[in-house]
Amino acid sequence: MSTGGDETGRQAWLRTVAADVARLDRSSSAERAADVLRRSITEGALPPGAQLSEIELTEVLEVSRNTLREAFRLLTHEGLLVYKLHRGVFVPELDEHDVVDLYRLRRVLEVDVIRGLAERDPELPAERLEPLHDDVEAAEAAANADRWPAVGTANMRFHQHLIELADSDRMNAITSRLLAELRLLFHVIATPRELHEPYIERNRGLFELIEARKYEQAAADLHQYLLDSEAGLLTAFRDKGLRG
Amino acid sequence: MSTGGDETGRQAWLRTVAADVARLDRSSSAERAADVLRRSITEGALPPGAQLSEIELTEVLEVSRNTLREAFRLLTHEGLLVYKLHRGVFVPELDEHDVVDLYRLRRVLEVDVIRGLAERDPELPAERLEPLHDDVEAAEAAANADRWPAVGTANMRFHQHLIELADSDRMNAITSRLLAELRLLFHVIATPRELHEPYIERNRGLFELIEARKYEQAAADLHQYLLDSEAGLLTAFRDKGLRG
DNA sequence: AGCGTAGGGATTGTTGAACAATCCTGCAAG
DNA sequence: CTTGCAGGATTGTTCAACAATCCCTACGCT
Repeated sequence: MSTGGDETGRQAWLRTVAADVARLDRSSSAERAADVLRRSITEGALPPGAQLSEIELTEVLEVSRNTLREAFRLLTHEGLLVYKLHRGVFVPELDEHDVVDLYRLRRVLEVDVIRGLAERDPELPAERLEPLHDDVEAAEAAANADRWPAVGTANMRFHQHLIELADSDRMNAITSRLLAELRLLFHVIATPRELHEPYIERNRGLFELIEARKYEQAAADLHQYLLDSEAGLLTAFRDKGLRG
Repeated sequence: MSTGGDETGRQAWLRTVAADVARLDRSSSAERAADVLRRSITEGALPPGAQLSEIELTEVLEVSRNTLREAFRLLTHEGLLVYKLHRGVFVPELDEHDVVDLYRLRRVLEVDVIRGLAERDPELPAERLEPLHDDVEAAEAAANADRWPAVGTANMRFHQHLIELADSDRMNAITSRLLAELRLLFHVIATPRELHEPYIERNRGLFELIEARKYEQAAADLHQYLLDSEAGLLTAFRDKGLRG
């Protein structure tokens, strides 16, 4: 935080600037358009099943059709859009089958990450757990303020940060996509509170187990946690199916 | 094999035709261009590090620049190309770190698929194992003919078919990408024989264990199999690094 | 009335040319 | 040896147009 520069401080500053620069002038138009659309989708403004018209969006986003189509491709890769040949792009409508598929992968990856921590315990500095802790507290704060979508977001980030402990770029990318698809599923649920509330406490329990290095216990808990979460989502989904 | 039509024979024929039709008139230009490039990359014609010039490829592939760029995006999502802003697209150069990352994921997924088979044993008809058997024999035949790249391909297909036993679209997609990236790594190895030969026999052993429904044994074998394969690839890679 | 079918309008797929922005190279100056 | 500045080449993006395909409606037939 000092203005003068010891070596480590200066390098940290340089890294920060480099990150900012990279963020500003990255692929630009196409990715900027993708950012806006990603937000609209994950926040529910564009519900599952909605079609994205090209001419409409070129006007709103102020990009050319070709650039917009590049943005579509980016989001398609993230699972937030699907292409139907000669018909356009749509926000995907996921079903129970997708819930089962997504949770199977989540269980495999997340549980393995926890178990993997045991093998490299000494290497893991305590700071690495800070993001998890922040997410736990953010979820609790959002719950106290009755902001349930924010609880869901904090919950997502908790699991993303959990995966990041494995230091695997590919696991991070896969998880990012899985959680984005999960967000799509949440939007068909009418009662986010019942869906997210139980896991605020369980996230804290999980965090404390990891902090205490009780990895085997944490892995077992997380496994059951994800089974319960899947079951809850499935029932909520079927209720929705009966009503709609 | 008969010309006349019992019901199952006729339906199989219809499915084949439908698949061909779907293959022909799908997204077309962009995907057709991507197909050609994918082949060139996985077969080594475009080595890691190579840059793909837009104007050159528009002439060769006979598509417009915009369409070509859509093909680039598709292949980027498969991990076969990387974008560098304002510099172009390149065939990625993977290193030891990527080997470790890729194999960690392979172990997690493939071993879990095997273990998962135990829980749904009765549902799994014997026909589901035929693709695996074909791949084993294809690898052995290719080895007898000294066609080692073909051995590598059959080996890849074996593992892809293994994952398909889990009936998870997302696992299939992830694996497809992992194996494509692995192919990129093989191209920097000078001696494909030493790399692939040991696993012909081990694939057969694995297949027989699965066929005999000894899933726990199969999972343990596969785990060690992948550890050995990773180690072999790493040493081959380091040798290459010393020579180059 | 019910059903298959042809037309019309709207949307997507693809092209080609053009311009702006950026990178790389080489060279000159300090 | 580093720094700064052209010049040329390549990528990023836009625009306008045309072709191909899909959806919907209206028509004609039985």
